Amino acid sequence: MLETYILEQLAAFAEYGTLSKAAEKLHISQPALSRSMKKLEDELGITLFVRNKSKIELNETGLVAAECAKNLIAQNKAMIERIISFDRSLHSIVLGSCTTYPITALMPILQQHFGGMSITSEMAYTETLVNGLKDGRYDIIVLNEPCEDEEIFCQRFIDERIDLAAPQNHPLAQKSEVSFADMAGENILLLANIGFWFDVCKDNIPNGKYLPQHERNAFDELVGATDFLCFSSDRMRKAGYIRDDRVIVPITDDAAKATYYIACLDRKKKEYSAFFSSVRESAMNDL
Amino acid sequence: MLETYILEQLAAFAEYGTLSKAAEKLHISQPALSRSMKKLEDELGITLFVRNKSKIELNETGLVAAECAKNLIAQNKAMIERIISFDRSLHSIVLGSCTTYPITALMPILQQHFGGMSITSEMAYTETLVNGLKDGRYDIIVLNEPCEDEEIFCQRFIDERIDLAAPQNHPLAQKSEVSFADMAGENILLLANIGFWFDVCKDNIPNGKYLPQHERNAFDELVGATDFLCFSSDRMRKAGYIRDDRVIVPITDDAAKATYYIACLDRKKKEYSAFFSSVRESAMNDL
DNA sequence: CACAATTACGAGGGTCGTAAAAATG
DNA sequence: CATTTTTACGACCCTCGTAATTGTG
Repeated sequence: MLETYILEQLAAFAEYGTLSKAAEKLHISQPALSRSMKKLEDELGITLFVRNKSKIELNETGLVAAECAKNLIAQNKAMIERIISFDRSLHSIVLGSCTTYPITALMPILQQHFGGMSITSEMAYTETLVNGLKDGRYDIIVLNEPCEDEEIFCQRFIDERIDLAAPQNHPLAQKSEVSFADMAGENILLLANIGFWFDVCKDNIPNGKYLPQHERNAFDELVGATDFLCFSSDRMRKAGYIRDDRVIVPITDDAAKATYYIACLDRKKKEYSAFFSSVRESAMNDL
Repeated sequence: MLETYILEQLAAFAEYGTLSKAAEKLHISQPALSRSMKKLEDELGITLFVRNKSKIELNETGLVAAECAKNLIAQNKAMIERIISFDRSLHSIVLGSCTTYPITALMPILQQHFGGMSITSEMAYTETLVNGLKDGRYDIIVLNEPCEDEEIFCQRFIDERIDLAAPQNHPLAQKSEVSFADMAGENILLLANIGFWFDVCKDNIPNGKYLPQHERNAFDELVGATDFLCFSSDRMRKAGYIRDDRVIVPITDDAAKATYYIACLDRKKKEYSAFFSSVRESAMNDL
């Protein structure tokens, strides 16, 4: 069995061509490397180099050996990577969601159940979420559509609805209800990173002129300072996010209503059963 | 990067369950192994074991790490195997042949061209020979049929013909020529290990009763002592293998005639070009 | 009390670096 | 004469073994 350090040295020599350069890159002295290579040949009982008095090169077998060595080094690194990332996955929960609200709703519950672990959240589309769940990239995901995959355990979570938040003096503010079609061509303020909701808007409002804001503060300022349309989620209002300067007008389209589903890998169902109970309970309270 | 010796130690512990047993198998002391495992955890910055006061076990990550370690050890061994066998292949010529005569004919020529190398020969069927040539298991092969594969350089070598060698008092000894069909049901002495010729006999002589002999001496004795049929090759007679107590009767079937083809990998054609020249020359002389 | 793991300490092997020599272009 | 490799020698790191300690079934 060959030790890893000697494989690294061989690979370095193969890469840099001379013992001196390779030794420099390896942060060892040249004689040390010279000896190592000799030792390697001894251990294999094979000649790997052609030695002229002031030049040393890999022979045919040496080239093969160097290839093998590089290979094994790469796999050694991959192994370490795999072990560490596996360990990290044991000590962290990654939540993937199709939009923001479920994240804010679930975070406290996650904290409560997995206090010792690091909890991360990410937003993505259904396909990415589902694949990520199978890959182990996500532990729990929230979709805006049910998932039938048999590897995946999926249960209904909560609903969210978005309404129009129109400026007081905007014509649409007078109406008792509106449709996306009514907003055609309007300037629309949006928070960036609202996941699938952005697509809902783009798909349903013809020629909408979107002004996505990456910062909450900027968005809030602009809502106050302009007469541009924006949206308000029933969930966010229930959570206390209310503005007096805007008129809430219900949107009639079905696309303005979403139902969220929370899912995990079926084989990890038991691991998360207590958490799922809390989620159900919390959803009941928030009806 | 993890050194190989420590991976071996981890794998041994995973296999034997306790430090003591693993240490014994590794021929090191238990404290040494204990320290190594701690060092491994330090290097990875990860806990791999659950330590009760008088018991140590792999945790979940540790199990993964042990799997990885076994993997890498296997690959390390495979690497060494590959390097050594590659080196051996550089210092040896392996001749594969469909039958014996080409081997005896080519050996002296191989010796002459590759004096320093170890030269080995084997018998096999066409498919094995061709695949082996591609695999690197054989360097040169002799087939009893041409090969069209484009990776393979193939040239006609020599012909061989087998005749009936009938005992003086056998009815077939009176004939000027015979066919395989005439030998139906007869007892037939054969040398074992004559490659495809055995199949030629079995395929063409209905109900032949074969008495394959694994030793040349035993075969020769039986040829002298019995009235069983046997065969004689024109090549072998030319090489001086002649018996007065047998009558040579030509066999009319085409199957009794073979043409040999000698082949190497097309990309190694140049390496063997001098050898191939000698082979051609020798074949001309032996016509 | 046998067995398992850890801690402590000292020994030895092996790799390393420095210095010097030899060879090449 | 700069560059490269090899040899020689001594130092240090690191793994190892022995012995002792603690804890468990």
